[in-house]
Amino acid sequence: MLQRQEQIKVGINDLIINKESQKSIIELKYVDSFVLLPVEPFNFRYTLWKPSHFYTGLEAHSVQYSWRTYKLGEKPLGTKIYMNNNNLVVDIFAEGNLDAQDISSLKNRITHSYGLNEDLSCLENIKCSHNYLCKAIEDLYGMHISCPENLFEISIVSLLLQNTTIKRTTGMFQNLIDYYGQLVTFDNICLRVFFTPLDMVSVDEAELKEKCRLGYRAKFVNNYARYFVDNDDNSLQSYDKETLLKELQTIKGVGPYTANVIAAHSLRDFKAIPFDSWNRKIIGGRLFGKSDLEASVLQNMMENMFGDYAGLIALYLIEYEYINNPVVPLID
DNA sequence: GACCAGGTTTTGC
DNA sequence: GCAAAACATGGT
Repeated sequence: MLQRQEQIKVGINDLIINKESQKSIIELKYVDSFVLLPVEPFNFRYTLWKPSHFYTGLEAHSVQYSWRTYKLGEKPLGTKIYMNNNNLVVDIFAEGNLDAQDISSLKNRITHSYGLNEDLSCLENIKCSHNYLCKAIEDLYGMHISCPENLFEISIVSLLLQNTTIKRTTGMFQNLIDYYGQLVTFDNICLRVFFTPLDMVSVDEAELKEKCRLGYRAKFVNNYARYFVDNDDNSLQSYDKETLLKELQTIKGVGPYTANVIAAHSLRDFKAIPFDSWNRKIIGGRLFGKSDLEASVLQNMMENMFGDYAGLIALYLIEYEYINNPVVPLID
């Protein structure tokens, strides 16, 4: 693990930063609010906060509130999100004023990130032969897929998950975002902001290895950055899902797993399951009592049982696994 | 030291 | 084409 300078905790969320970074914290000011109406059933808490998600420093959650940063073009933004009756309220924090188009793209991004327009009442019709699964669906009922990351960001997250431990994934992520991302503070919260493809396109591979400890992944970061500088999310929207996933796998470092992470999270495909050594154990173990089933075997079993909702069911099982022991607990 | 981690690319039949 | 090896790094 990289040795660090003196570290301090900032914000009521206790973000850990290097002391020398403190001077570069960007203060975001409240600029506006808007309200979105999620389709019912909508479980606010388990949609925006996932008990199984590893620490990023991009978001913080309490029982009532969720704070999150976004990169809108090159502008860093902060959001504070909470429920008011059936409305999802979004307070926006930024460096300066935002124009109508900024607000509109943020609305779209949040709506998409949390699937506010998706109807999950289909969960009631799932044939629940497994008692454990019934409990998972009941206790997490209305939980949507969450993916506030854009295509570049989710690809980077997935790259860092490949063939290593979560401990090291978290370490690599913190190193990367520490060197190449931003630090912001708003509403007494301090958070990190993702770097953009442009930030990474000319970063030296040796630097990524030596400073960020990325290992063999270092050479892939440039590939990802180059691709997403040339192809922003809007231009990729013209592809249908199958074509896009094939297209993304032409990027060196994006294989079937990463493509499936993108499908299941960013493209919000209820059927896709990004099988890895971790969730194979959980899904195989909980549903079939076998923790060492091959991904292809599990895929077939899940599709036979749950059809187009196989991925959604996988999500419920995975999050339920951590419900009483979350990787990153809620703050007070 | 060997082996494994929330995979992917390269190599060698 | 397909299986096996190689890939960086850190922990056990």
